[in-house]
Amino acid sequence: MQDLKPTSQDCSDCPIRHRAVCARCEQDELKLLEEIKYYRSFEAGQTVIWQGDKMEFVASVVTGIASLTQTMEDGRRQMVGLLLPSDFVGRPGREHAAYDVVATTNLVMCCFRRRPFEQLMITTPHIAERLLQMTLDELDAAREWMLLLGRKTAREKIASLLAIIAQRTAALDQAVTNNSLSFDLPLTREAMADYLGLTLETVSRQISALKKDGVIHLEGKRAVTIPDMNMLLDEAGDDSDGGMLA
Amino acid sequence: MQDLKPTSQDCSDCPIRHRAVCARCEQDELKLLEEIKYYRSFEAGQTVIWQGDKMEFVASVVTGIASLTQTMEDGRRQMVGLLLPSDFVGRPGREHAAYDVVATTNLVMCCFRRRPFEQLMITTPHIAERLLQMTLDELDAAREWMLLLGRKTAREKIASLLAIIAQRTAALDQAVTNNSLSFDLPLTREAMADYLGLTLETVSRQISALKKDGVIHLEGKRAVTIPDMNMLLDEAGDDSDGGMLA
DNA sequence: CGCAGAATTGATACATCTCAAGCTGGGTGG
DNA sequence: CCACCCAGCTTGAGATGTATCAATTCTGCG
Repeated sequence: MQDLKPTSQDCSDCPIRHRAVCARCEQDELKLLEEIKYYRSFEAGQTVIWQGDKMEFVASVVTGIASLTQTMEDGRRQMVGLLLPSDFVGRPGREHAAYDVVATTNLVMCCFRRRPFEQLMITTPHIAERLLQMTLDELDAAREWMLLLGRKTAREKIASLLAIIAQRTAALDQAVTNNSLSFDLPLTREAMADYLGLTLETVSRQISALKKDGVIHLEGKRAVTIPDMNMLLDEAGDDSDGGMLA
Repeated sequence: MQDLKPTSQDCSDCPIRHRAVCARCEQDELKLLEEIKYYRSFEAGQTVIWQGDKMEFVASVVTGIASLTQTMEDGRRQMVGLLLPSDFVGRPGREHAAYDVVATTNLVMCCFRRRPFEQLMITTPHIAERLLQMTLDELDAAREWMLLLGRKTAREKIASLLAIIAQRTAALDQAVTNNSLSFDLPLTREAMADYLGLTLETVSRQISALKKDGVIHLEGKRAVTIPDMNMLLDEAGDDSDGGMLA
């Protein structure tokens, strides 16, 4: 419920302009979206939406990272999505949220009131088209994750997660030097555990092991350097191409 | 590559007419689809498409069951989708198959040549709309499965799978008597293992255990009766509503 | 009949979880 | 400015669920 430093009201210089659900819209279509949009900010750790809540809006992540998690009655938790800038939150036509949405870092979202957005989807094919494409991509990512959850070892899971974060953040900010690359882990050990279907102790142990084996370097708890991306991908157990789908 | 007893050429008396990707189409739109469609049949065990194959078509499952599986270099396999009648196979805009598609029972598919289908999607919003809806449903199902793979015990996994098959088949053919219900398992123990991220031995043991505990009855290896659906759902660890999304 | 694929069952190994004890670093109040 | 504090993290020792390896037993079928 934190509030908002409206980053920019103007879609044309929005950082996710060309990747988000609005990516294919023309100027006049953006105008319509601007009329129903508003920004919201959240601090790391805040819950954006609770499972079962009424959904008043759908949204795009502008900056920061959010996570989608499911919880069982006895408290077991599984993260089912990691939302990076440009990713879409919410399902048109759905009244109630199916998952918890939590800000894992400070977060800015570009929200659209749900009803008007659903209306726009009908009159503006470019939005529905892009949403279909993004949903298909997410489905692929979810299936990739099913392989990880069902069949990979703890070490492979950690390596896979690091590889994905490395690649997705590298695609945004360019922190690539020679061919090693660095980034800050945006997740706590516990969040990583929830994502990977492990306990936080196992996550910690495997990170230590990868560090000892020289696959990664750590500066403090969060700053990661990957000296050799291929070595990391090897550890991840993916096909040589890194399993990239995008 | 088996061939075809074209079940029916006429969409209007197709068994999946109201649930498949064509569900929202009008008569004239169906006409356009009929021009680019053809049926193909496969025997249980046959591979419909290999991962990496060129995709010449997209398709709907008409009768039977197909599975989507991923395989790692060393042979570990994970099923990432179970395709029942009306489910859609293939991704518009994608050249090459991302997963193996295998007929787990005898199978009839209604195929559309990919290029013309992609064209139709642009001119016929009803198709794209329905496909978006179906893809969102699949994404929800995939996320439900992520919870299962990441956090459920072997026993819960088996119970969940049985519950899903029971509910989805009950939705098609009505084999409900009083409030117990019966069906034939369409999967081998190995296929179940691939779906659940277990070994086939563990699957076998847990099925035996559920049988011993009276949660299910078995007639031979494949015919299952569920005396009390609520008991099964309890064992599955889902929320009381059974986690139904459809 | 006898074979082959599928399933069950048993014994053991091992990866990961669980429980428990310390560590570490950044922020805060005395 | 220092000492303390606490969330986040690491490490250890032991328990446990599932995998692995191996031997039978089913079941349908040529």
